[in-house]
Amino acid sequence: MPELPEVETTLRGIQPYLLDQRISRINVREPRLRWLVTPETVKAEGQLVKHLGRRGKYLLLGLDRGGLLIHLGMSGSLRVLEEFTPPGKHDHFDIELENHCCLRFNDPRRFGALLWSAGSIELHPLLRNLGPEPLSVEFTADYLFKRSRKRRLAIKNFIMDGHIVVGVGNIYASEALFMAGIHPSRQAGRISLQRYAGLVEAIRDVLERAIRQGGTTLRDFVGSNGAPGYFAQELLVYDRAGMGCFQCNTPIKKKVIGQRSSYYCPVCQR
DNA sequence: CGAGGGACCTGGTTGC
DNA sequence: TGCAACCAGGTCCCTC
Repeated sequence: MPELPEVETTLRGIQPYLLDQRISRINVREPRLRWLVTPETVKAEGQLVKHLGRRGKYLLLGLDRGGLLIHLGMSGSLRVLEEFTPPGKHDHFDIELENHCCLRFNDPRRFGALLWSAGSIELHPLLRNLGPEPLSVEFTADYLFKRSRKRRLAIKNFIMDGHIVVGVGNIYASEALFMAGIHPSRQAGRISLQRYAGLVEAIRDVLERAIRQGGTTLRDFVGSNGAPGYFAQELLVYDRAGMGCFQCNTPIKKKVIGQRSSYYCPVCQR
């Protein structure tokens, strides 16, 4: 579920309940996530949440001293509970606040993460070598063009590499490449500056639209209903194998690239 | 250095 | 109906 738009929507949803609130307790029921949740995490208890942010698909909680980093992995989600609710299956940890709200993390596949950082959370080693945010001014055609020279890997793998640009997941990689008319298997180093300009625009556009959508379908982070889904997307190629291309009606193809399913129109994308 | 593949997990769907 | 195989929105890390 969580691609960048969903993480951004999660951030906006939980922010009002956490900002400037004090953490009373962190209750870890299942520490075996992507990385073991260490006992050090209790150091966050008693601290004020001074800042919330996002870097790629990582959620950042800046505290008085140190901070917490949360990743939703493939199947994670967060929601805010305003009153006591018994934990269900895969509810791996709670961040309880003095305002009696509780941020609850659910993740069936346990690819998510909760990491403590003694220093400033923005300086966490996992964030150090990440590429620019796709919605920032640093993400330009020039940048992609320069980074891609001599690179022979498929463009789809290139834009999904977080060291190149963060937050472009499997769904939106397919979507953006369709919008830009670029075949997902094309070598990154064999794409012109001009075509990269179209790709940058497509990535921005699809992510911005999805954030707007996420804002409507993921609005409710509070309450017992929880578990928001975001399926109201209008996807142009993703998961549409065999169905007609919206531009030329040719059947959409599915191909595994870099061990991930990729969808494209063999006519519109070159 | 770049490229490729395995690893970490559970659960839903598909096919025999 | 039962069960195995396969697939799923991420990304780190090891090997070649």
